[in-house]
Formats: sequence, structure tokens, C-alpha cells
Amino acid sequence: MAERPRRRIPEATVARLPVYLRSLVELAGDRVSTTSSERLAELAGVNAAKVRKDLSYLGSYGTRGVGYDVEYLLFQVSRELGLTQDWPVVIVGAGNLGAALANYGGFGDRGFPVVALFDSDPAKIGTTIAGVKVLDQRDIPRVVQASGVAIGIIATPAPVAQDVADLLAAGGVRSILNFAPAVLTVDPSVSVRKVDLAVELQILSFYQQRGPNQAVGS
Amino acid sequence: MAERPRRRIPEATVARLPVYLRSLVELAGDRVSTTSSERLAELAGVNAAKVRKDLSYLGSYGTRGVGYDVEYLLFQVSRELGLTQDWPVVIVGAGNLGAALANYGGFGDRGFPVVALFDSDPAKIGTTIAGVKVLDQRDIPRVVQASGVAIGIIATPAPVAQDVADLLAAGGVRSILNFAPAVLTVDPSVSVRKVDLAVELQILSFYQQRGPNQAVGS
DNA sequence: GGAGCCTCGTGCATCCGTTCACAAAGTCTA
DNA sequence: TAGACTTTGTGAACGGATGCACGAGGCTCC
Repeated sequence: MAERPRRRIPEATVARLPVYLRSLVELAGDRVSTTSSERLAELAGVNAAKVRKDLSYLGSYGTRGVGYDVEYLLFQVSRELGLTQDWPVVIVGAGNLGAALANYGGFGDRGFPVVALFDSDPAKIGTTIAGVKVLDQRDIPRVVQASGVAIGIIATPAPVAQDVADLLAAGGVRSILNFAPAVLTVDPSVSVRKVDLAVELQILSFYQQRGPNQAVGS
Repeated sequence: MAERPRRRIPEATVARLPVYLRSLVELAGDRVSTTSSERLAELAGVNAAKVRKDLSYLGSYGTRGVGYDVEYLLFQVSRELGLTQDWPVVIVGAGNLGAALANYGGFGDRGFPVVALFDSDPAKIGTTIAGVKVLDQRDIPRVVQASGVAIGIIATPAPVAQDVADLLAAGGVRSILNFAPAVLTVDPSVSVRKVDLAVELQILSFYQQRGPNQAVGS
């Protein structure tokens, strides 16, 4: 057997792996031991051919005539996504959104423990939100470096987002999840993903205005 | 002149129009009256050819040798996105996320007034969050229909997301923004967009584990 | 052991989106 | 008015993603 297929996995496939993962967790919770690409497709909201092609990039983990072993596939997808280890995160911006994210327990449980919150407001610095201390924004590089934080979440107003991104990068963060409505410029070695509320609503507005088209998106 | 070009606008272009819109608002705020595709591309974080092709789907609004009139283009993009009118929204789920969304003023200002919050918890029903009354989830169809709500935002736990989506659809909502980590099944006439925190973090985890690739995405 | 059935894995055609490169069309200067 | 310069709008080539359709491989039952 080849030790590791090492095929390059298309970006579109990577984006779907977490959805398959969730479907597999659900199946495992229902004590299902084996599943088909058809069933997985149904749970993930895609078509079966796509499921098979996506999974084939990870290796040949199915059995023809039978399907996929849920537990085994679960492990393989987790490993491929790098979820066999924890990735500590920090949240910058302790406003409404930052606080909601910190309170949303789903992170720590799933391998993304929140190790610190940052803000620039002296009134907030020193308080505790969801069991996490709020620190001074200026300490980002030091804390991030000291704690080996891999992922930074930006939940600040747009005007300071770029400065925050620079601070995170200075501390050695290699991935940023940006909630601020601003385009970030970072070193190509840093991965950035953007979540923008206003943009999503405006896209819906477009299709609302038009006829009954459908728009499904990430 | 053709009354309306009425070309079909590609999905990828629609997703970028809000970003151009924001860039144009920024330029207008700086009292810039004319801009080039080059400059717009820089602000939006894409390349200039893409800007020109995207804008060309709306019509021929630029002037060769000069560029685009900021105010005029701003209006055209707004109109194309259906932002010349307000789209009332409701938020379902008055937990951390729902409350944060309601408190985040950016909605109402930008043409998406929050007309109601819904929850199933009797302890929350009747309270007021960010000036909006929390109503009983079971009243969704009635309230939505009565207020002509176009867009529903789902900020509930995953297990009830599908039920909520059905209630929204029953009330005549034609667009749904789904924050719950669940795949929704709805009539094709309803547009659904999904924002999933865990998925975003897991995608970052993948690239984190791999070499220094970059992943930019919405 | 063989026939029939099931489901994966994948080659191939197609579609959508991106990018290049250039003609068209306008401005500005002399 | 002519000629140089600027920037748009778009045809065409390219690349990535999708979906079909089918061969390969494995199971079950007689």
C-alpha cells in the first residue's frame, strides 16, 4: 500500500469535508456502522457522485458493494482536516460578536479552545467573559507567540481589522477568520477566511428581487 | 439604448457585488468622484479584469480613458442588488448569537430592519432585546406574513433549524440565512445561504496542517 | 462455484469562472 | 485636427469543478 496518497485536494473538496464530518458524527451517534455515498450525500446536501469523488482524494476507504465504515471514515476525515490535535484560538474584539463567539461553547468542545480575548477598550480589559480574561490588544503578538496560538478570529470594527491582522501575523498566527467587513492584506503564508453578514444579506436581497432562483452557498 | 441589459448575472459575480458596493461607499466617503477598475480592484481585493467583467454584466457604466463615476456606479450596484428598498428581517433564536445579531446595529442602517425576534424559551418570550420584542416561535408564520418579512435569519441550535425553516417558509419568507450547523431542505423557490463557524475553522485547520498554502474565501 | 446484485472509484464530457490581451472609445495637448 | 495616452469592454484560451455513466470489485444465495 502507498503510505499516503498525497494527492492534492481541490479547494472545493476541502470546503465540503467538514460537512461530511458532521454527517458522519451524526451517523455514529445513531449507532450506524456502515453507510453509502448515497446516504452521506443526502445528509450533506450534495449528490452522491460528488461524495465519492471527494472521498477518493483521501484514499480508497470504501468497500464496493458495501459502502463506508462510519467510524473508520470519521477518523480519516478528521485526520485529513488536522482535527486530531487541538488548535488554540484567540478572539480579538470583545463586543457583541466577540462575546457571543466566546460564549458559544461549540469551539472548545471541538478542538478550538479559546485561550484569550483581546480588546482596546480599557473598560473591558481585565474583565472575564465566558471564563476567559480580556487582555490588552497591544499584547497580541506576545501572548499569541507565548501560547502557540494558530488561529486568530477578528471580531472588531472594520477600521482596525487590518491593524489587528498585522498584530496577529506578528505573533506568528497562520490562519485568520475575519468577521470584520474589510479586505485584509496579509503575507501569502497566512490563510484568511471571511464571514460577512452584510454581504450575505445583500446576496439574498439580489435573489429576492429576482425571480424564484435559488442560491445555496457557504 | 437598451432599456435593461437583462443579462443573466453569474453567481460568482453576484457574490462580489456587495464588496464593490462597500468599496464604492468608502470612495464616496472620501469625496472621490471618479475611479478606475484598477483602484476598485485594489479596494475589493480582486484583480482589475474581474472588476471590469463583473461590472459589464450590469451594463456599460464606465467611460473609456476615464473610469467609473463613483456616485453613479454606487447607485447602479445598489439597484441591481435590490437595496433601493428595505427588506425587513426576523431573527429566530434569542441565544448568544441571536442577541448579538440583534444588537449589531449594522442591519437596520443598511436596509435590513429587524422587526422581530423569536424563541421557544418561555423565560425569553416577552422580553426585549435591542429594542425588539421576543415573540413565541410558534407565531412565526403569522407574524412573518403580517409584516411582509422577506428574510429570515436562523440562529437556533441545529436540531430545530429544519422546523424553523419550515415555519419561515410557511409564512412566505423567500430567503433564509442559516447560522445553524444543519443542512436545510426547502422549496427551490426559497434561497438559502449558510454561515457555519465550525466549518470555517475546520477549513483553516486543514490549511494550517498543510504547508503554507493560502485559502481566501467567503 | 457461479450468477446476480450492489456500491465504490474514476474517465470523460460539460459547464462555469478566471485571466489575458487587445480593439474600441474616450481625453488631453499642441 | 492629429497624435499620444488612458482605461473600458469583451472575445478567446485556460483551468477547475461537476455530474454522468460505467467498469471494477466485493457480497450473498443457491
